[in-house]
Amino acid sequence: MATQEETFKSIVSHCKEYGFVFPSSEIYDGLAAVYDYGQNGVELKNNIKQYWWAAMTKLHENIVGIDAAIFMHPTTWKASGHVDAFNDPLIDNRDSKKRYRADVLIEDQIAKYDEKIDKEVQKARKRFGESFDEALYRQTNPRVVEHQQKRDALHERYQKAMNANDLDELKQIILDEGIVCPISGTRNWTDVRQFNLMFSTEMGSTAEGAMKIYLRPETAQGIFVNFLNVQKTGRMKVPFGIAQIGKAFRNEIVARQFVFRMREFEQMEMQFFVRPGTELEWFEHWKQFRLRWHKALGLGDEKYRFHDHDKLAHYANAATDIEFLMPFGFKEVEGIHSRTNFDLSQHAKYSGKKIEYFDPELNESYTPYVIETSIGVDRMFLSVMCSAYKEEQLEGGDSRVVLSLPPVLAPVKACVMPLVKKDGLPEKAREVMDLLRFDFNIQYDEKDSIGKRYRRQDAIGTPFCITIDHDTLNDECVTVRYRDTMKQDRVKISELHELIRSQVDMTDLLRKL
RNA sequence: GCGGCAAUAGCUCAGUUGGUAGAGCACGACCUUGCCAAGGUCGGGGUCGCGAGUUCGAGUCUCGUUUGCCGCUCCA
Repeated sequence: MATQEETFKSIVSHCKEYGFVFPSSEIYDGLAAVYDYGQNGVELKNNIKQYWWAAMTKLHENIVGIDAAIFMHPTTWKASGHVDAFNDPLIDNRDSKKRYRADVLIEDQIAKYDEKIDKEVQKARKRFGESFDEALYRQTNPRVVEHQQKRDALHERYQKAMNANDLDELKQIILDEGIVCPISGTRNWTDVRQFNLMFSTEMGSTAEGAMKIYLRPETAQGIFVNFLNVQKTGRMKVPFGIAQIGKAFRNEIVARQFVFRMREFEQMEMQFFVRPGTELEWFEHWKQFRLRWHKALGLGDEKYRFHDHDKLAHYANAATDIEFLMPFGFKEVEGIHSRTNFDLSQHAKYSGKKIEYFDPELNESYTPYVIETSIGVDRMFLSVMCSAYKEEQLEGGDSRVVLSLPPVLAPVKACVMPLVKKDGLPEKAREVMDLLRFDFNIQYDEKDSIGKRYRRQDAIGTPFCITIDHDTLNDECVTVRYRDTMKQDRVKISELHELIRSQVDMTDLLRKL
């Protein structure tokens, strides 16, 4: 039995071998954590996106889409908090090989002084009982005062260093305070280095006139800055949503696990604007809807779970992940966040524009609260591939690799093949193909034995194989062979279109939502 | 970014104490067979990740570098 790790490796090689995912710029040895989608991968990915877009916009008359640019005005990222939050000063301990955020180490040290002070205060309270005057004690006790002075001095020095972005000073603070690595217990530290998770580039062709701009680290801000545009031109009434699919970029320190964590990735995001005070109801609503969307694909209900966040981001008042069971454990595929009015307020503040909504029912203006659903297309792709990939043992000692993709997502819907490439069968096969090719993605294959051709289609997840034999020329019937069961049916050519449509059309899936 | 391991044909791998690359599968053409991957004949394809060094000579030794994998660190 293959281990999960081996299975995952097999999936990665399968993706490459069958044209789903290639390493980027492979002829130049590749580019770390960047991947290209191949001829089959792009079809699968497009189908995923189509399913999402239809479920969000077609099914909801109060959700519309946009497609914002990747480049945005630099102030966007100051307002959103990314310029600050995406910059981490990191330091390594040479002995334990552990990496820490330098600011966190120092903040922990500050907290330690507080702990010492609290301890002294508690001891004193025990000693003096009822008559204990804590405020006075804090001001006068020499030990407490000393701790407080050290604490305040450290805090001030730390703030100054952080504001000036003085990395050498941060290291010096760590050395001066004698901060040790919790693992190794040593003070053998590297220099502090700045890691910026946002990619930057220059806009403007001359060096002097160039402006530093960022590649967006999330698509959400393109929606927030367009809030008024869409609301006014679309005559949208709260509650309403704006959906977007697009690329985002993060300079991850470590990007790994294939397409799970990439430096360039694609997001499908929907920001839903609601009345303040109703956001938690809507949060719950979207949690349930988004989980239904995933489960409707039939990859297996037991492979999903919610993971509620204990520690919330600076903008959120509730957050959960939808996790999927990958070969390497339950992993986040989608995030659902209650972002409060943080983003719209910040953009109002930084732009100086009023970003509010006049609610005719309440007869008042407010800044809407936001529920965000944000799903990684590439992660979704990976979860589909991982659940579809199967190595099957067949009767007679044979084995096959089959991708049991949901038919609506399969890159190729059917393959038409003449049993032999003579006696007019190829010509008949082309005729059958022409009946289907305008509505479905169809392949044609006449090379090698029929069994081999079936296996090739299994490997890319084609749900139907249609074989033209000598009888077809007389009875206008073909053999339909099903991917998952390998069973065969004799079907009239005139009924093929409806047979395929009934399995690969998205309508039924959408109705279930 | 740190540490460990690895890098030979599209894929999986072989290559003996250093003497100028092989196999199977895959791929192409033709013949044959014809409903679940393995018939025959012929053929295309690699300078051994890249760069230096040692040597008369390096896929094989040394150093550097790149990329990948695993572990750590980070992850709205």
